[in-house]
Amino acid sequence: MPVNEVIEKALRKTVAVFPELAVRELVANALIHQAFFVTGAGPMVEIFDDRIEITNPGEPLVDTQRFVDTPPKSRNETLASMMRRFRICEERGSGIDKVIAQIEIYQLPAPLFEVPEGFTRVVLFAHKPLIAMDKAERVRACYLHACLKYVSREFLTNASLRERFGVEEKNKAAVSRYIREAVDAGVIKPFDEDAARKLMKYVPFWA
DNA sequence: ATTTATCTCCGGTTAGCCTA
DNA sequence: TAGGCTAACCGGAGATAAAT
Repeated sequence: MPVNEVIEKALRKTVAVFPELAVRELVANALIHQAFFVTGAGPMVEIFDDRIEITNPGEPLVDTQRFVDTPPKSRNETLASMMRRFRICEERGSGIDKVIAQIEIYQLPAPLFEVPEGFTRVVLFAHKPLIAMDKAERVRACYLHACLKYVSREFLTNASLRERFGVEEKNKAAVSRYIREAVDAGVIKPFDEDAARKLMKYVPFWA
């Protein structure tokens, strides 16, 4: 084996585990939406090798399930507009869907929105093969995918979800089951309730 | 030529088998 | 036992053929 090949193998390769835009956007969000005057810490970013957790004081003003489609109610509008002006974060309302879009492009697991007592937390996960995801993770990914599609006037379909998860067309039967899981979980529903099962289109449960 | 009937293709779903 | 794969099934849409 040539020497440089040995060296190459010995060197650690740096790969972008987390899309930068997504992290930046989420941190900016945490700053903007933090509730001041809450005892304890300010916004906090914890980095693990398989995930990043971004936590800020203050519970969210909108339901976490509606993060994608609801325009944000900013706690600190002055700070928000300043950060927008400095291009630190996106324009109003386009933040979270950009994050989801990035995550889908990189085929990362769906982010998790948590509301620990008095806080808001977003967990961003490093890449994980579809096979390693459990049912809850798949359902979450389905749901957010449907939300993302919905806000861009599109729909979740078997094909779109295949693309999202990076599965080949021959495995569309599996994807049908993932859709089924999400429907059973009540997070998405068929766009046309009484459509036959052809060219099925799905939307988030609240649409 | 326009309408109507039939065919074929295709995306999607379900069921069942098989393997790790 | 869950997930990958295949086969069978379903029904809509466009294409083609037939009828007026």
